[in-house]
Amino acid sequence: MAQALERVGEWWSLLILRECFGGVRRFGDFERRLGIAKNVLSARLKHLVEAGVLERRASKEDAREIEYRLTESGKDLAPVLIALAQWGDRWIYGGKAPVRFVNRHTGAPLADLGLRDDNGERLSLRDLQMQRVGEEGKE
Amino acid sequence: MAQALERVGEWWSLLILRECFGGVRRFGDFERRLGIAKNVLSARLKHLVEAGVLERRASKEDAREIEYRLTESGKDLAPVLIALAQWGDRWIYGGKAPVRFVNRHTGAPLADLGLRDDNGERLSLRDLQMQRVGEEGKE
DNA sequence: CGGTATCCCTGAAGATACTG
DNA sequence: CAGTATCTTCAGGGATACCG
Repeated sequence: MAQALERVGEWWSLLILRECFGGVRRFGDFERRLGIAKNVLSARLKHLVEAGVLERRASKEDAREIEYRLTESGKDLAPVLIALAQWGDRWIYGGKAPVRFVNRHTGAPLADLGLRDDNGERLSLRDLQMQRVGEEGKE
Repeated sequence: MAQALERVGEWWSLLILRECFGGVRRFGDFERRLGIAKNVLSARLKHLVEAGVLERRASKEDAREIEYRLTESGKDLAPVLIALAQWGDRWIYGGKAPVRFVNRHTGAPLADLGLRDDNGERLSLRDLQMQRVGEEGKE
């Protein structure tokens, strides 16, 4: 977990990723939407590319256009960002979420990301046992 | 989401919370387990208490002992931390996770936190529509 | 448009010494 | 044991100017 944070944990990095999930791909668009300084954006993008969550390449339509796209591991961060967003909705915005996620086909809202075991049953924290590998379990 | 990060996003804060989920409650235990400087630990704990995710109080067994415990909103961060841990397991450790979570009663491993809609169906990113409130949707 | 280069500022973090 | 106080270092960030 610490390693994961090392790679994507900085504040701007997460906001950049959020924009990526929103479909933003170009330098100037990140810049305008986030109101971030160019040098900072440049550094964060580099960092994210090195971390393997973004990919930098020329656009297929226009080779002069450069775009940043989520890699597979980047896309796989969706549950993290959404879990964070849902937490913020519950505990900061008191349920009045500034962003909503829905199933684009059915319109059904996204369910709260909760803990479940392999059988799909929801688990509470009390049911959960954490084991460091090579150690016996603790609560 | 940015607001959520503002409250709990710093590196040490997340590691402290991880220890809390592991059952650690006392200053000295955080200090030893994390190898963190006292002043830094002190500052981060204060921050977390102010953010409302930890609570500082005297122990019930021994009133001289001070303990830090997860509040309800703190406990509710579990899905965020676990989603992050699972991502790290997949993309950094290549499936060889240094930590495992299991159902303490049945031993069943924790399922991957994935996106589901209200019906419990798993959603892919493609199925997901993100809407800023007051805006029309984007991918 | 998509960056670099430069300068400055701030806050997080580390080391260490001290305290009730 | 659970901190506070002080000092230093460093990375992240902001502003601005410049470049191919």
